[in-house]
Amino acid sequence: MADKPASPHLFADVLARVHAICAALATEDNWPGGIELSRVVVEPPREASHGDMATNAAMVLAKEAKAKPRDLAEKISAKLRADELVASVEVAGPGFVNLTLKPTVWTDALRVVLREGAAYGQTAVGGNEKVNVEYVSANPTGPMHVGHCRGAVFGDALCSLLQFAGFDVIREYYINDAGAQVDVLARSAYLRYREALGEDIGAIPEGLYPGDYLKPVGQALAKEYGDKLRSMREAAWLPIVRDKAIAMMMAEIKDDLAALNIKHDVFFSERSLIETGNNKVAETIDFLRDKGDIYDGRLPPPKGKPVEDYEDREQTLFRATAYGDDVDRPLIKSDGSYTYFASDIANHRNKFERGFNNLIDVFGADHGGYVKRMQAAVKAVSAGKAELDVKIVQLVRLLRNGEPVKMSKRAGEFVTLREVVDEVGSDAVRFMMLFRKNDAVLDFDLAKVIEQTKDNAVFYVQYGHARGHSVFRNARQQGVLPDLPDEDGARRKYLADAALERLSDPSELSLLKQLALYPRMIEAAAVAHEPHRIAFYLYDLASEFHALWNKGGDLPYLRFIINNDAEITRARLAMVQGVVSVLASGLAVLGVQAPTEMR
RNA sequence: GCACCCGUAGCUCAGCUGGAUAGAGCGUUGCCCUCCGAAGGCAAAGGUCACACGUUCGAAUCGUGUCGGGUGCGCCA
Repeated sequence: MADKPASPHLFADVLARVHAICAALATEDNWPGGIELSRVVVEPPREASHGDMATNAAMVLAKEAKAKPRDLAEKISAKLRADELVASVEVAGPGFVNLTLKPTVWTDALRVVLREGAAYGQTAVGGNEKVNVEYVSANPTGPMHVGHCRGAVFGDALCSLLQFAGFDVIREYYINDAGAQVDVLARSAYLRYREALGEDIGAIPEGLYPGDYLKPVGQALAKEYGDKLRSMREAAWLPIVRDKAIAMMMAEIKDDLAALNIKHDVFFSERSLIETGNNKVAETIDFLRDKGDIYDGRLPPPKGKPVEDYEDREQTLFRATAYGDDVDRPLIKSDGSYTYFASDIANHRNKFERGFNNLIDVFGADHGGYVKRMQAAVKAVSAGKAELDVKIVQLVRLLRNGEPVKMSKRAGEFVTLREVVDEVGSDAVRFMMLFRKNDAVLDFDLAKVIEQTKDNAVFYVQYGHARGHSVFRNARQQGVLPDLPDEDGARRKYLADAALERLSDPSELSLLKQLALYPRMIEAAAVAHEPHRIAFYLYDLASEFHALWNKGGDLPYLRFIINNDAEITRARLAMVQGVVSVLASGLAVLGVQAPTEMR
C-alpha cells in the first residue's frame, strides 16, 4: 500500500458538487433555517434505468427550503445540468434527482485505477485516527481450535480494512494469564512433567486439561529441571511450571496465527496488570471509587439456572447501571482475588491512557452478555471520551459435504485451527470466514471450499484474478502487449495511455462503474466495521468480469483481444487491468492471495 | 423472569446505516455449448421482508408490542 494522499473518489466528488449547489441555493433563495447537508447522499440507484447516480437532496432539504421536494429538485437539476461530469438530469418519483454521467467519467475513473494501482481505494475517512482492535485473545491453555478461527480472521481483516481507510491501527492480543485456569494449566503440565520423568500418571483427573498437547511441556520441564521440581511443594513449583506452560502455549498460538497470516502488534498480559508494586487493577478500582462508581453492596441472586454455592454476601461492586448496564458488577471474588472483569477494566483503561479513543473488541458469541458491562466500564474509565465497539462473531459449523464434522466429546479432542488450515489452506479459511456477516452463524464445508467450481466463492474470485492474467499472457504471446515487469506497475502505466474512449459497450461501461464503486464501498465498510462487504463486492466484481468474458464466446467483437484492432485491444486490456488491480487490492485487504494462475 | 443477537424466495444468505418495481448463489424448469478463451453459458418461475401498530414525503432498515430461534444471566474467562 503506497502512502500517498488518496484522491477523492467519484462518488465523494459528485457529492461535494451536490453539496455546493445546495449551499448556493440556500444563499440565493435565502433559506430561513440555514442548511443541514449531512443527510444528503449520492448513491447508485438500484435500477439502472434511473441513471448512474441519484441524490435525495431535494427531499431531505425541502423543509429548510420551504419548498415542495419536486420544485426544489428542479432547481437543483438546473444547476447540475451545467456540471462538466453530467450528461443528463431528471427528476423522478417523490423528488429524486437522477444523474446520468458522461461516458468519459467512467473511462476517467478507470484511468484513476490504473494510475493509483494498489493505492486505489484508499481513503482519508480514518484521518489517521488511532484505533485499538483487540481480537483472538484465546486463553493460553491450549492450541487454538476452529471456534477461534472466525474471530481471528475477522479481527485481522477489520484491521487491514481500517488501515486501508486511513486509520492508525494497533492489533492487540490480551493474554488471560492470571485467572484460575492458568493454575489448572500448571497442574496439568506438572502431571505431564512427572510422566516425562517416567512416572505412571494413569488417567488425567477430572478438572485438569487432558490433551496430549501438554506432553511437550512436561518434556521441556524435565529437560530443563531434571527431577528438581518433583520434591518441591506446589506453591514453589506452580509459578515455574505455569510460566513455562504459558510461554509454550503462546508460542504455539502465535504459530497457529502465523499459518493464517495473522500477526499482532501488541501482546498484553493480564498478569502484568496486577504485579506487586504496580497493581493497575487496584489503581483502577481506586480511581473509580473516587468518582463514586464503586460501592460495597449486595446483589440479588441470579435468575435462570440456580447457582449451587450461592452465598448472599456484601461485595465490591462497579456501578455499571449508571452507564447503561442492567446490573452492577462484582470486582472481587470471595477469595479476595480480582474478577476477570476487574482486570479487564484496567486493561481498557490502559488502552485509553495509551491514547486510544476508538476501541474495538472482537468476541465470540458466548460473550454477548459481557458487552454492556464492558462498554459501561469504558465510559466510566474514560469520562465518556472513548468509544468501545464490540463485534460479536457467531458460531462456525464445521461440515464435510454437508455433514457435520464429528467432534468427539471425549475430553481433550477437538478440531484445531491448524488441522483446518492444513487441510484447505489459509485462503479458503479466510475468505469463507468473511463471506458472511459477523453476527450470522456460518457453515464451513471442508469439501466445498476447495472445489474449483463457480459455486465456490473463494475460487470464483481468485479465478477472476487469474483469468485476467491469463488474458495478459495471451496478449503477450500474440504480440499485442509488451512484456513489462508486473512489480513496478509498468504494465499499468502502459495501459493507462490506451484510448479508453473505445470502451463503449454497455457491459464494458457497467464493469467500469463497478470499479468506480470500490472506494465508496471501502469507506462504508470501514466506518461500519464490516469487512464482509469487501468479500461480497469482490464476488460481484468477479462475477461481472466472468460474464463479460463469456459474452466473448457468443459475440466475438466483445473479446478482449481483437486481431486487427490494436487500439481497442489495448483499451480492453486496460479494463482487464483495472479489474485485476481492484481484485488484488480487495483480496489483499482480506488477507487472501491473488494468484496469477489456478492450479 | 431479564438482557443481547437473529427472523428476507424451497435452501444458504446479501441488501451500501431511511430511498424508487426487495437481490445473488444453490435447487427446480426450459434452451444453448461441450473444436475458437478448460474448470460451462443464457433465461424463466419463485416474496404478506415472522406478525401488529407507530414515526414521515418514503420503512426489510428506526420505535413499541407479540410470536418463533440462538446466546448469556454473582465470586468462569
